[in-house]
Amino acid sequence: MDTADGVRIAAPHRELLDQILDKWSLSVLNELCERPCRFNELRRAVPQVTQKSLTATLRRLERNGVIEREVVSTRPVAVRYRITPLGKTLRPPVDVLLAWASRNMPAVERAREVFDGGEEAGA
Amino acid sequence: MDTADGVRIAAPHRELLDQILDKWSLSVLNELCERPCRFNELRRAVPQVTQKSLTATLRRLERNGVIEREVVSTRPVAVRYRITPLGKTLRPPVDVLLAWASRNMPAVERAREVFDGGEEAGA
DNA sequence: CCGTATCCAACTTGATACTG
DNA sequence: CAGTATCAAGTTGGATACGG
Repeated sequence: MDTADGVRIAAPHRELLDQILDKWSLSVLNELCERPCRFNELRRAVPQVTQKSLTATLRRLERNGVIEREVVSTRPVAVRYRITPLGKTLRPPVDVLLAWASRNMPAVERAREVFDGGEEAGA
Repeated sequence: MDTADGVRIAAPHRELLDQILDKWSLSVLNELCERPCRFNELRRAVPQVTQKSLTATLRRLERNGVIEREVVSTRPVAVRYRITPLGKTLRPPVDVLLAWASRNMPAVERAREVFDGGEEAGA
């Protein structure tokens, strides 16, 4: 009774969080919360992501039901991605987490310096 | 102003979350929130983790200041890991996230079935 | 424009063995 | 008990080229 789902971290929950909080998902979700986007708009919005990784990220998010993919059969094809209602419910938890990271980053960085400093003394 | 830290997901924040929410960290943190643990106690508590991965996880968490490592120089050596005050502050955000996962897992699973079903139709 | 396919390098992971 | 070292194997990620 220490976490929301009981004593253990259920594996499916961890897997889900992995798929939704992975390297590019937060940025993509963040963009799509603002407005629906085309594929290349997302590429521009997240310049470091490659085509391949962006495609993989979008598929994963779509599969988990947090974004939607709409194909507009023009010439050439247009594809519009948008956040789903389920995806929107993700925002408060994520914001809480980012707020934690933001607030505690200085403490974490101090801890890292201490740790790294202590290591080099031992070497 | 859409997330706690502004328009973009700052890379250092993502990196930090990666280190703290990774494959084994949640389970380890969960155990250490209950009580301080020895190395092998943790192994038993998280049976799937290998020695190597557990060591890596513990070092990473220690470096980020969320757990502490205390060496009790007996024979043979004993090592006690415990959560730090900083580590404790991690629990509410994590619980919010796990609560989200718990609540929305059914919706996610439905979405996956739809997605996977739609794929096989196209093949 | 929106992808998929392929190749390849890099990082991660597990299994196993060994040390203080 | 609490690790470190080593090696094999699987997975990820980028670069590039091509297809609908």
